[in-house]
Amino acid sequence: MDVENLSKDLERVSTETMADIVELRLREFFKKKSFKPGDALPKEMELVAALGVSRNVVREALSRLRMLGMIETRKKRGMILARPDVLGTFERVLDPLIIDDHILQDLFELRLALEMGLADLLFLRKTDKDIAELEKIALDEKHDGEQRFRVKSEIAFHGKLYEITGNNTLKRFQVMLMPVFGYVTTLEKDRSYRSGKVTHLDLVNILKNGTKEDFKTGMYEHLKPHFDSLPKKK
Amino acid sequence: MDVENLSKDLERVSTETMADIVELRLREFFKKKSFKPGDALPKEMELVAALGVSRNVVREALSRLRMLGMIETRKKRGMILARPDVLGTFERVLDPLIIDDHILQDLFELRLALEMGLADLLFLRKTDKDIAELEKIALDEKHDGEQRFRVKSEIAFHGKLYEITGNNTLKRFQVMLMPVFGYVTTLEKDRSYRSGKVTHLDLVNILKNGTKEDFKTGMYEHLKPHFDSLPKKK
DNA sequence: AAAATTATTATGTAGTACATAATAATTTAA
DNA sequence: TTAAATTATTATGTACTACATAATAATTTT
Repeated sequence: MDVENLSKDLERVSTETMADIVELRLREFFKKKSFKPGDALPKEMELVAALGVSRNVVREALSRLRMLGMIETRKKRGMILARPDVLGTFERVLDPLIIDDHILQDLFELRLALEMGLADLLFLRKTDKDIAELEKIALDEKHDGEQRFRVKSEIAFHGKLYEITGNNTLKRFQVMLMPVFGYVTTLEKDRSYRSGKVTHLDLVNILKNGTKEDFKTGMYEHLKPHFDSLPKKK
Repeated sequence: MDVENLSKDLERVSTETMADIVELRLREFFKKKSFKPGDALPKEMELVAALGVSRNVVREALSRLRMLGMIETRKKRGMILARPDVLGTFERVLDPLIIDDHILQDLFELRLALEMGLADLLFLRKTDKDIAELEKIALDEKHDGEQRFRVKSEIAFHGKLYEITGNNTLKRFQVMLMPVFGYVTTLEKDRSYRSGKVTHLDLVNILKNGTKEDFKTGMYEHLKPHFDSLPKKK
């Protein structure tokens, strides 16, 4: 009798701790009662009584939810359901040093895709003022400086692009992905922040006078060194 | 003397709990010692002694890090540094019901941008087999069925697209964003999962015989109802 | 009735005790 | 002399008690 057959008959022993279970119960509870942000939640001791576990366990579960920003606690006032910051939790674990290389590569591609998909939002929301500011950034760039200056202007330019979309979440997301981008590009020194034939200034001009399609082609050319470095098969 | 001037001279009283501080200290500690995934970490009691706080506090901080997947604990073996699942934490808080509407709208746009940026990865990695499978999905769709069937085929088709990119993180990200997409679209009933002039089958054919530029144009037309619904100013 | 004081309440921190599971050390048996 | 069984050790998990602290509610005083 092999393992596969065995596991049909023998139910897997749960290795979850009580805190794990309580955390899950609380999540279900909040959903079931359809609490809304700002609503007061039961007191610790009430939860202790209802769940039949020690205060320690309840507190451990609560502290996790609090860390995700799902609840906030005030002394005396008790706990309230909060609006979690979706990107905040992401941010906390996004450290290139501890993330798996495959995931980093995936995130690198994700950012490229995002960059390419930006065009439609850009052409919907761009204003003359935006373009003027972007142009200033592009003009201020030094092309003969040190690596770190080029990196800086790269960040400034693309960051501004995201800003023009008026989508703050997108912008924050891009900022978060920046270290990943930097990390992956510097892994292969020869392609670090290299630009294609289309420069930032070219992109500004397309944004000013060209069409959306022109811009997409231009952006692809600008990012071409990165696209060329992508593996065809994964 | 107004508040702004006051806060220059009076340092803000920290409202952080000891657990907050310990959490931060531990993060710094891991980084400073440049622990790698799999490395053993100090025992609870050692941390208690070093930090000069109660075991409760240390455990609370540890439980948060464990929840983020940054550490794993085994009885007796102690704790080891783990590879956090970057998307996992995201997933835990991404509930359309508790996320702010503005953020939802932002995420909706993010997904649109991603969808548009997919083309380059698709044309890099698509195979005949992929296209055949995608075609099958498109052919199986029923256009006169109930809403929920149309939603289902919508998910199947776009999900497959992400799959073809060979980027699993991207795929997972898309799956996570799905509820958001569904939520936002159904907020305005009239545009719920409506397609533009270009159908899924059209997209398949472009992927088969057309150029990358054709595909981008096609995808934009396909998503046009959504793009049209976006506010010009934010 | 307003201000000051006191009581109450709920979370935050500390500490002790024991349970449990995984490993290490030791003893026993073949 | 190994291999197996037993026992000890170790580190995390759970429970419970006690008190600190801060915010609010209730009460008293002026």
